[in-house]
Amino acid sequence: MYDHQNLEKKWQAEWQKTKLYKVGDGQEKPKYYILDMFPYPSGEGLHVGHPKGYIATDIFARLKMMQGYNVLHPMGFDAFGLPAENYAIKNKIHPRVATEVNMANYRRQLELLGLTYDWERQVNTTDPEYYKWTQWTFLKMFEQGLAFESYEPINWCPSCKTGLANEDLEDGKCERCGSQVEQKPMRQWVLRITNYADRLLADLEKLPDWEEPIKDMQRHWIGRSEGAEIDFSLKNTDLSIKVFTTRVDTIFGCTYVVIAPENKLVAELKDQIKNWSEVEAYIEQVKNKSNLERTDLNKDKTGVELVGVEAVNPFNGEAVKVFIADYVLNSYGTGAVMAVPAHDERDWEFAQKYNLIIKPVIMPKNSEIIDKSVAFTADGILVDSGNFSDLDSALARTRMIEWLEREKKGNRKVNYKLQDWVFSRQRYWGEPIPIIHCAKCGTVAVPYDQLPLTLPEVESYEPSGTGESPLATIADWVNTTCPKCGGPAQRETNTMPQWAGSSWYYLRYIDPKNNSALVDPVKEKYWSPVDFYVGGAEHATRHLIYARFWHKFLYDIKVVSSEEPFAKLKAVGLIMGEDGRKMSKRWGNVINPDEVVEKYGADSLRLYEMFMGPFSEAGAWSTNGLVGVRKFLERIYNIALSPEADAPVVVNLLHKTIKKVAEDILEFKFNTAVSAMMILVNAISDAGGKLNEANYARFLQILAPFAPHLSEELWAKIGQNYSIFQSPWPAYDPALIKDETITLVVQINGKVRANLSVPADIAESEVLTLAQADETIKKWLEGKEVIKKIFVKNKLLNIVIK
RNA sequence: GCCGCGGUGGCGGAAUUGGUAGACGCGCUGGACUUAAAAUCCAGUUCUAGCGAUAGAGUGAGGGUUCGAUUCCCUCCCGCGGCACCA
Repeated sequence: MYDHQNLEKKWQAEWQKTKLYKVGDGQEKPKYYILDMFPYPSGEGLHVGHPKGYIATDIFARLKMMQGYNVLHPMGFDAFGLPAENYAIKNKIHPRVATEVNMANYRRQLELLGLTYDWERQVNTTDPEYYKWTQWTFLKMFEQGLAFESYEPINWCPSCKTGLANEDLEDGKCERCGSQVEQKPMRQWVLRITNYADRLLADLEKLPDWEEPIKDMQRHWIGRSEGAEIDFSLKNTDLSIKVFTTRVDTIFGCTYVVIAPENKLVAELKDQIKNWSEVEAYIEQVKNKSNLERTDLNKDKTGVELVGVEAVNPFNGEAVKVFIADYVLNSYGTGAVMAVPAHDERDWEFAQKYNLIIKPVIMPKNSEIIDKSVAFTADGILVDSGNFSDLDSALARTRMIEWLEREKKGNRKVNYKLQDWVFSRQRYWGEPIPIIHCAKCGTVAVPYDQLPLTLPEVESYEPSGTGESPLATIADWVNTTCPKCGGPAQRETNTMPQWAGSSWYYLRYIDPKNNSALVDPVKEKYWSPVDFYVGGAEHATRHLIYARFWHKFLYDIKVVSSEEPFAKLKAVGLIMGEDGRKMSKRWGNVINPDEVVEKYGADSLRLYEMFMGPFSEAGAWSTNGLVGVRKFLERIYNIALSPEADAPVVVNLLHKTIKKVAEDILEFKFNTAVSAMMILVNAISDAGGKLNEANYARFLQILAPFAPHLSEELWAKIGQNYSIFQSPWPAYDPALIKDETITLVVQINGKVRANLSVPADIAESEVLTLAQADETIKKWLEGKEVIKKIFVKNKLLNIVIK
């Protein structure tokens, strides 16, 4: 009887005892580094959806092991972050304690599934020996001016009481708690990720093995736009408005200029503005709008003219009106735009509402009819544009930028939607930022030999809400001496965001216990880059951008030898609840892997999750489906050994299956690999449910990556005294795969009318003879004229008749 | 609105350098075994007509290319994911 409980326990203990999954840094074998996105260990534990990706990489890793690779397939925990801290506040438990309990539980759950992890390489982002190197990298960035203090308004979550990066928002709300985010000016640490924008974009081309949709999402997130910055001088002042545009070619159609209400320029122009009270009221009204209200595309555009202010178009010297309006964003470009209502939808809408002049200066290239009720936004031929008239848009842009640069009235400019990374959080449970503030010396780095700068114990983790972290209340930690001048100084009390530790963890698995370097260069060279990275698509524009940035910085300072951290990337599809909804406590549809493993076994769970459907697609859990897979394993358990040679049909299918299973695993097509093994087992049953020992062993070897426990058990039962995973992947015999007879289809006018069982590689003339002898075909050909015959070798014969 | 992915039986899905649509699994129907049930085994299962051989229809909709289209092209519809006043 297939007793999965004892059998799985037994082999897990055995693997642990023999250290089967211990990974050496030996160079005698080719290496393969396959990585899962490490989890945040929450108090709830794993549900069956979490390990889907881990099971897939585990199967892949086991195949690679059997194919002779030195495989690194590690696991660790991303354990800093808000949930642990919020839990700590509620239950008065130190986040470290809660985190340790959760990590132990996660590890227990993962071990139940029989995964190949070498736990001696586990990393934990909250371990001071780990975050020492997170802090170290931060200081290196600080030295190079890539980490700096900024006072620009940032996203502020009033409920989590901390500043957030753009990447932490969803629909203008806090990704963690769903609160409406406010704009709040405050001191913060920022990483200049925009310095790397061009490389982050361009190097996507060097990643052919990333899924294209993920690269697309990154391209849009980086959002590169080429254009120009242009100075519009202001009449009667020595001030000017700098605008950014990608359509200089439309500038002769500029009939007003708009600046964002928050733009500093507005205050500077106060003396010129004749309707100041109205302007002030508008600014106040905008401030009170939530981000969501402001960005609602359906709302009417609003704005106020700055009466008394006039801007001069540098191309034609024309003076135009100036507005403030909240459809212009202060955070992008220069926070000001030239409005060309004839050729921009947003300007068109605004101009319609406020009755402003709409002046067309671009005509369609091929006399198509223009729809006069909307803006014409395509490229075309310039008209009424002075010396630039009659030029084509693209050429005009080049010429006009040249003119601007010559006249010193503007310049070529590239802008990005990507914004610098707001890197400080006013919270407790994160890496302390290793900076000291000295009244005399300014911001000073904590000396490298004082790293790690550890998190101090604290009475209350409650965020103060004043924009200060809870660390600010610990006087004897905050007050220190300046490393530069020795005078009294204060420590930085902000901590790093959750994304910091996960930006480089894959490097630490290579050398997890090194306390003199982030990673040993020799080991780094051996293992890097990660050959294959598997995880959720929700990280496309967060973790995966941050990690690529962090890695490129480490490359620049020669800590790593590759420009990109992850050579190949695949997204895992979600497992939904049985009701088709996302698994969550809220819907009561969570399936706990512990229970599934107990009742059906880890091998059934593994096999079922792979059989559910295509790996990258979402699908609903089905306990019925799981039971089907369990039955399949039982049938395997009951296959008997036979002293006789196996039937040719079975041998042929076995070799085909060996070939297909390896190919499918490498392409992450697990569902069809499982299906192929089912077809084989059906054939074995039809042939009497017996296999010759040599073939039985081969079958166990291809099953082993999917169902390691059962395979190991049956492998031992046939007297093997070493692990099945130390055996080489079986070779298939190409001669045995070849079919001797095949089914060939005869079509009449493209419709199948008969099947012929014929020898492989049969010639057309012979097929024709056979077809003409077939009763059904005869009937169809009767009294008809044959126009054409199409013959596809070993596939079909199509007879076209009239 | 823009970008990306997808739409195939009752359900999950398989099959694309264009060549038997529905593999495999679930479910369902009938049968064997059993006092009975469960489990297991056997047979069937896209729809329509027919006892059957067989015929017709059929991969979101409509057109096109082709001897032949789930696969390629055009125009739509629907679902999911991402971005969203980025000038």
